[in-house]
Amino acid sequence: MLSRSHPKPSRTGRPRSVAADEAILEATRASLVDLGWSKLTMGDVATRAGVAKTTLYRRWAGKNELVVDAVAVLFDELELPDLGSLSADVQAVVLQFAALLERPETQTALMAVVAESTRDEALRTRIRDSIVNRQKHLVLQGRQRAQERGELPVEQDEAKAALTADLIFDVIAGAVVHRALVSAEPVDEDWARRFTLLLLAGLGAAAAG
Amino acid sequence: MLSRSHPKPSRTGRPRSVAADEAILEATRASLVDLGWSKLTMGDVATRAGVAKTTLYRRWAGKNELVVDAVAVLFDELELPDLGSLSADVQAVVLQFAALLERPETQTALMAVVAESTRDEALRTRIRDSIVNRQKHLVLQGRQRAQERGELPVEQDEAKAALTADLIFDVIAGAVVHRALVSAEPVDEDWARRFTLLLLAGLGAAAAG
DNA sequence: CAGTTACGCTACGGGTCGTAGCGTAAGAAC
DNA sequence: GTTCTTACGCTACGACCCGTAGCGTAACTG
Repeated sequence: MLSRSHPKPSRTGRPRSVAADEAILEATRASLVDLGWSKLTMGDVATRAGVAKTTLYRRWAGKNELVVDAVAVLFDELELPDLGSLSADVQAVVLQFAALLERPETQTALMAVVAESTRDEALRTRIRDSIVNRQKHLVLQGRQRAQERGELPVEQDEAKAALTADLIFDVIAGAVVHRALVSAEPVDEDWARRFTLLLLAGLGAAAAG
Repeated sequence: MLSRSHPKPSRTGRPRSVAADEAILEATRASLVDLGWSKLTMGDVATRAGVAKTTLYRRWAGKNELVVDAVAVLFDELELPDLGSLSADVQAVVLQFAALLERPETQTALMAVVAESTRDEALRTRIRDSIVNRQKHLVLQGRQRAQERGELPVEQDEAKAALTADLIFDVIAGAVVHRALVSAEPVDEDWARRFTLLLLAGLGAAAAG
């Protein structure tokens, strides 16, 4: 699930403490809540986790990678409910995602690691694998369900369908993040309803055009 | 235009060097390009600008505020062209915004300062005033033009119209930023066209519903 | 048992932070 | 001009964090 730094399946020697692993990630989230991204230090995390600072560096290259892993697990909560209609499903996912973005550890970490990733290809890949693709999967899943329900047509052109899915994903995730973190206004049910209405109306019309 | 730290219009004493002001902001942008947000230091900026480090601290509280001001002026370039149709106008603005996000100094700085702003109310206000509201104005301006052209109805309910404008703004800005910085894929003409189609179709249908 | 790897701990050089102190520079008021 | 006031450059400083090296110990394998 989590990539970590190549644990290199060596059959000999003292094994890495999995308990320490979870303690470190938990401590990282706690430190994010208390101090925020910029004031979080490796030393503080180590102290909170009850491990030596060197142990952190044996597993993670630095703050960036550590925080990505610590936050990534929170995105496991995201699930696509089956509420019977595409509209209801989208709205529910939007609210789930918004709830995630309300948590202080997610707020302060998400934008920061993405900012770092603009100058670090490996970090970008890591974020994509452990966070972004997990969200994108929800979009693909939602489309499939909608197609099974007959709410969306089964597209012929595979390439075009993938482009549309990418577009939808950027619109949903982008809009929610921007609303929550840039505009800093609540993503409540009313907003989610209006957004979903806009999106699905556009999706239907765009598919026809 | 730029707020800066209260220049307190004192009529006496040596005036602050406006040349130094511009040199510092220019040096900040250069440092962002060369080093990126995380490795940018106040000392480096001071050296590049040819001023003492203390001079920076006399005008800006820290790195956050400095970078916001340095990047804010880049957003002055954004203009709403009058291309004759709402669709063409939206598409053009999207491409302009995308071009801004391709610049390395904007990429690395924008997400970082927003991340910081989640824990700093004053910084959030500064960003809103110098960057976000400047973008939002384009949305309001575009709506007005479209209404004058008869492409959009003049809404009665003022409050509802404001909510819709906010929604549109978050969708446009959010989608472009997400595409450019999270998905890290190009915002080219094709993408802008498909996005605009989706948005305007949704806008029309949502207004009807 | 020996071999191998992880751990905790300490200590270190190097870098950045933000500030204090001082002498000097540049305008304003008289 | 002289005096007043504020900005500037420069130096130096304690505080903090970084990332690593070195060492003795712990845990697990064969």
